[in-house]
Amino acid sequence: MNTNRVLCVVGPTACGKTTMGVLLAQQLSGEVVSVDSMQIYRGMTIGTAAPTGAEMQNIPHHMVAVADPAENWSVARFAAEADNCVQDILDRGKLPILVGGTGLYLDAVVAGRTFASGAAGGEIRRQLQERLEAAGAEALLSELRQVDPEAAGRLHPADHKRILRALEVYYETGKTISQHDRETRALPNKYDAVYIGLAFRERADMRTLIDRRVDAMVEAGLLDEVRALLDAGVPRSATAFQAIGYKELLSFLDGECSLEEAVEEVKLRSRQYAKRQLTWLRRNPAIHWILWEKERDFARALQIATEIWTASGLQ
RNA sequence: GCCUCUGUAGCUCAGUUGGUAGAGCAGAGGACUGAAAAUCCUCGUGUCGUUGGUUCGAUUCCGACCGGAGGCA
Repeated sequence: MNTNRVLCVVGPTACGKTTMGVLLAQQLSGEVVSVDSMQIYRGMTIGTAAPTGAEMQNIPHHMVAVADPAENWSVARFAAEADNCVQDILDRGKLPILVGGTGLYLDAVVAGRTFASGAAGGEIRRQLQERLEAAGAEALLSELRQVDPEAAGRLHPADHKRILRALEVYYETGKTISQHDRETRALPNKYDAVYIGLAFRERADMRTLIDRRVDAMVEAGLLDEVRALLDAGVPRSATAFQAIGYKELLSFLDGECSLEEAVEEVKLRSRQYAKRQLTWLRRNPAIHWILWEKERDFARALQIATEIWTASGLQ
């Protein structure tokens, strides 16, 4: 038996990854590892469409509701902790099924990627942030050009986040981010992965489902979830409040717009997010896509996915 | 019925002192290695409401007509 194998279920939001993950876990004696940057936070079940107890069908799920929403996580921390889960599942002879919509996180886990040090809230980052505000991005970009012309050439002057990060890596480690990336890219993936991609053939159908789901979230009490986070003292600047559905309803609670406008904004942001997810996934040629026609047919998809897994020879 | 304003990209609107027009949003595509549900980049030809007239030339000026908004009756 291959002891490094994982099965990944990917796709844009609202395409049925959660359901598919459970079905595959039942079929293949697996356990689910959620790979989602927002489902990690506690108290955000409705808005992140995190699996509920009933949806889990007694299949163990990992990396869901493991973080305090007032805390700000990162790819590095996620990848490290998710990797522990994957290892543990493999050690117990079960199949890890990585189910998730956060492309960067999924790739990091599969690759076993390590990240250069540095963190939000760190001293160097804080200083760079101040200098960015005082001197402007061009100043920092030309500074980066001195030490890492490769990264400086690749980054757009408006991409403040990445300019900051590139300089941070250099000052933290003495090594450029270009060098770090080159080295980590050269390493083979940690796990042998089979990818199942779920998506709608027609984008209009995806939109219909997204709209329907957002309405359902509001009916299910998304507004109460947002209020509960506020009552628990989660700062508005928390990463958790960057989640789609939460930041828009926060605007409504702050009286900046009507509930109807906020809900429309959630739908809009959701489909734009789905588009970005597709862009990320499209560059992975290893994904076996299963395309939905109008409605999602899980019985058929399960059969196809199981065949793909069997044909991979990794079990 | 009369008067005024208005009709330009899917939407909201600029604009052309007459030489066939451009922003924001939406949408599409792309990037992405410690904020990633984040962040960033690229892409704008459309009978300029319809129809006559003036003009070398009209989306722009004039008339009529058809929508829309407001006012007076």
